[in-house]
Amino acid sequence: MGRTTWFDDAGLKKGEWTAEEDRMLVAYINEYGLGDWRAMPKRAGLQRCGKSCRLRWLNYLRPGIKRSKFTPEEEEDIIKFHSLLGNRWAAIAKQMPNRTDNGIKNHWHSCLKKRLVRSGIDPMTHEPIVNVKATSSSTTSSRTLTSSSSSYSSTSSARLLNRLAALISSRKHGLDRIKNVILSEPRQAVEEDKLMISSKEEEEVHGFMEIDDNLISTTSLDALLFYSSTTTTAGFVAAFDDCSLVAPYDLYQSDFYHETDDQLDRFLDIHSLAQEDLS
DNA sequence: AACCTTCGCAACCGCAAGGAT
DNA sequence: CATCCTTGCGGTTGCGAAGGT
Repeated sequence: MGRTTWFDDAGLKKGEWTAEEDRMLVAYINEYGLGDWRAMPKRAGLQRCGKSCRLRWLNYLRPGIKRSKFTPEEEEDIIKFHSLLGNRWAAIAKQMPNRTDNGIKNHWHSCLKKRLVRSGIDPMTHEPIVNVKATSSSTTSSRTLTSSSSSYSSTSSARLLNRLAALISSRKHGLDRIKNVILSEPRQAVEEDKLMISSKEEEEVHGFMEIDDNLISTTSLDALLFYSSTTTTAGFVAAFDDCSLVAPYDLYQSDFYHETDDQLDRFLDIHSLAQEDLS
């Protein structure tokens, strides 16, 4: 299988790699090592762009890459890590030795995602696909939403939490201070009449959510630091006591986890802390 | 046997972060 | 400080193989 070979305007070859090209790339890297992907193809005698060489090396030629079928255990791991990390394929790949981000991503899209849907699991939230409106005694002001509507917010929330996590971790911000401000509390169902968020607060939250992802991940959660939910989704940041690792975890669960004013205050507090750190 | 659909996966593209200048 | 360049990531596409009708 493979893509049709063609040449772009700059005369660079695109499409399927030949065995000879593979051999040339491997021989060059074995002799001169990695680095400067832009210059590499010319030096290696390849009519390819650096990007193409890099991709070929990382996803196919690099030693130790496992291209066999995913085992049931690996599939379970992918699902587990996806529930923790979302579509961060590179981060997931780091947890799975010898598997590439591309391979994991392909397997997710072609197989695992569909399998979850068939099992009645929302592949974005990893929660049962349910229409919470139907089961909720909601009022018009409540923020209950169906699972399927959470995609964007879920990702954004995870990004925000990642950013906060990274800030805390990279600066070794005093964990005690964070804890004092945030005060973790057991997750519990929240009455719907506590769900109101003013439009100004919501704007602030969403504004901050634009900050880009900066992930530091781990697979186990030792200490709950921060629980937050925005209008449609929930998540929390957890950290080890030494602040060395911080993990985001998307917790969207239909109408179970919701924002309270108290939680929002804490959310904004850590927002301020993060801003202080930035400045 | 021919056609169609789905699957699996390599490879491409656009975008953004971060370093270099 | 601004701009450019390189690298890395995630989404998407293209295509042969496999399976179904």
